[in-house]
Order: sequence, then structure tokens, then C-alpha cells
Amino acid sequence: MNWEIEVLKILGLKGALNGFITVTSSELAEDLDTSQQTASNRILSILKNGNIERKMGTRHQRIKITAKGRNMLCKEYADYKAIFKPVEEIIMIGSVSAGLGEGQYYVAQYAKQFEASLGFKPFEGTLNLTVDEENAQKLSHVPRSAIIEIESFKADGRSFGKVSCIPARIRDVQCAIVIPKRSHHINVIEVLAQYHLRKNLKVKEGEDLEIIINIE
Amino acid sequence: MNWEIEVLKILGLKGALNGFITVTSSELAEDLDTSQQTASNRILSILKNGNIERKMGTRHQRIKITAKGRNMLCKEYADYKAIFKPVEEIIMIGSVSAGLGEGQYYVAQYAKQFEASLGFKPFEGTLNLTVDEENAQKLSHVPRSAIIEIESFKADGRSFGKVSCIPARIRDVQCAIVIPKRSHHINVIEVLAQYHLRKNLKVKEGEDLEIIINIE
DNA sequence: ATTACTAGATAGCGAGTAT
DNA sequence: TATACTCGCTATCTAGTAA
Repeated sequence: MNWEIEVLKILGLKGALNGFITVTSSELAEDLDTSQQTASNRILSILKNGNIERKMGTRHQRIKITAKGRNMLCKEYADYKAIFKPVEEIIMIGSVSAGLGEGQYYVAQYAKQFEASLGFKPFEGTLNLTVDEENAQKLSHVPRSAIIEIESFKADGRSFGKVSCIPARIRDVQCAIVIPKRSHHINVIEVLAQYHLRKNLKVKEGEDLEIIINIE
Repeated sequence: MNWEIEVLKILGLKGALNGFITVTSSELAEDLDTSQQTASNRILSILKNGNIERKMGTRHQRIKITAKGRNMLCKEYADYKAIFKPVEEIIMIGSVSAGLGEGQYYVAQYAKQFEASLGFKPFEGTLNLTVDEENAQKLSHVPRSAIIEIESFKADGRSFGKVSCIPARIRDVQCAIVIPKRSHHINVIEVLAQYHLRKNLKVKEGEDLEIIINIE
């Protein structure tokens, strides 16, 4: 009885939730793209299941969806609401990889800004996660509201460009993804945290980690 | 392909609208309450229809709903939104019947209150509509917000009880259904208007009339 | 007009199994 | 492990027709 919800939906659209409506089996057959006989059969089945009630006239049947039937439709509606509800978190998977070493220097330069924006004093070194194309693409789905921008500034006799930070967590440890503004085509993401993540999480190079970004 | 939307819904709930997800055919089979073979077949059909795209690994397939598939789900969602959208009007059908004659006296007594509440000076006489059980029941679906209550008062040496008024229209003529608070089991509804409705609408006793109540 | 029964036609299912 | 092919069987569908 895969079609039951489909029939109830059509009846619902015709107003059978609000009271008895006149529906001929041929009319229903057309809506269902099937024969009159099949439509008639389906009505009988749904009737037996107690999802509709029916009043027979000499020429017409009138149908109303019961509380039980209404419930089925409600459940289905709830599913669709859930499907189209905006995602609350984005989960990326990447494998731990060796950093370029220069991370330490940059973190030190941006340290004050990071602390002010992220709310924690970052450990001077990043955890690098190598991600595949699919996971990398997820970054582009992160809405602006979840991104903290750090403005460019001058220090140490040179200028440092804009950096985007995305607060996230790895195994419930607070951290942030750091993206220099100029970078495209990222396949390694740099993660900042209060601690030495690799030691703290006891992970080795090549191991997979989930990093979770909260939305809203 | 009656089940296509059902499969897309399940995939949608698993997050296949936001990116590729790993789904085995056995897992899907369980959700669909069918065999692994059937689930596999359904995936292939939906794939052929262009409603999902798929990436094959050695052990797993990863599936994502395409724009076309998303559209199907959207359309379905819109249907459910339409089904559960509150009704905007209630249409009752009744046949014109002879009044009890006492209507005139009561309308005269309540005249001031009616005028103040309804915004028109009622003709001193009601149009009576005899309704069947089904149409009578519709009155109970009228929300409080659409009902104007007239409080009890004393006049002419006696007391007059509470009356509920429901603004409505018959063939675009503004009117109101009047229900004395004490009445249960109504099979005749009394309608008040600015004019002599029976003459104005040119209807005879026994003729059917539609009376429409606006909600919100 | 309708609804709905019977019975023959057929589409879809799933066990077995290849890959 | 997976996915997915073949094929016999059974579910379901519909034409014909009764009520």
C-alpha cells in the first residue's frame, strides 16, 4: 500500500480534510493516472484501513479524511518540513597531514586578532587536514553568518592579508578553520585550537578526523 | 514509478539534498520495507530519470539529489503546505424555509446591538435556511475569531440572552448568521441582512442557497 | 450515471547468483 | 563485503460487465 499517502494527499488537496467532498472513482483515476477500477479499489482499501470515511449516494460517493488519515498526512508533512529545514551543521572529513611549518609564524602574527575574534588564545601551530574534492566543496556551503573575517594589517615590517575564520569543533574540542583570503582550490584546511590538537586528540598523520561547523 | 517520490524523500531526510551521502541498497531496502534487489533497481531507475546522481566506490555508492530531484520534492512539499493551509472560507448550503414569525420581534429588540456590531442596520426579519447534518456541522468549524458575540441585556421588561453573530455573504450580499446562545442541534440557521433577502435574491421556499463565511 | 465484482493479463518482486 | 543481472512467481492492474 505504497500509494495510500498519494491518494490521501489528492483527497486532502480537494478539501477532504475539512468535510465530505464528492469524488467519483473516475475523477480520482485520472488524478492517479490509473483506471477507474483501480481507483475504486484503492478507495475501498483506504476505507478498510480507517483513513477515510464515506457516505454513499445513489450516484455519488462523498469522502472525508478521518483523524487517523489526517495524522498520516501530518507525519508526511513533517518529513518535508525536516527535509527543507536549513542544515544546522556541516561535517567535513579530512586526514591529518604534515603542516608546512610556516604555520607557526603566521599564527604568532595574527595571535591577537584570533584571540579577540575567536575567544581563545590559539596554540602556535595549525593542524592540517587534507580533504577530497567533495569535502572541500562543503566549505563553499558555509553561510557568511558563520564566518568571522579578520582584516588585513601591518606588522613586523610587512603587511598581512585578510583571513576568514570558521569556528568549528573536532571531537568536541573547540577550534577554528583558518582560510587566507587569497586561497582558492583548497585541499588542505588549517585548523587552529587552544591546544596542540594532534597531541591532544592522539591522532597520527594519515588518520581521518571529522570537523564540525555549526550554522546559526 | 509511484515510489519515486518516496525514495527521494528518504534520501532527502538522510541529507542527500546537501551533498553526497553514503547509502547502501540494503539500508534503503530496510527503509522502503522491500528487498535489496528492489532498492537497487529503484536507485537505477531514479538515476536514469536524472533525479539523483551517483558516485560508485569499490564498496559504497554515494548519492546526491539533483536539481531536478530537488524540484520534485519541492513540488510535493508545496502540496502539503497547501493541504494544511487554513481554509479561508466555509461554504454552507441550505434550503430557504419559512420562519417562525417571531424573528421580527427579536430582531427589533437586538437592532441596536446588531447595528453596532455588524455595521449595518438589519431588516426586521430573518431568512431561514434549513441545513442537513453535514452543513450544520460546518458551523462548529467556524473559529472564534470569525464570531461576534452580543452580550445579554434587559429591555421591554424582560431579559434577552447572549447571541452569536457570524458575518457572511449570500451571492455577494452582506449578511450574518445569528445563533442564540442556548441553541444546540441546529438544523435551521437564521440569516440577517440589510434587506429583505428572500425578495432581494428572488428565491422561493425550498430553493437552495449558498452562504459563505469568511475566515480571517 | 455511478461503484465494484470476476478473471485474464502483466508489471514488479525477490531468490539465486555473478561480478 | 558491495551492486545488480536473470527469471520464475505473485501482486496488482484493467477490460468486461453486473448491480
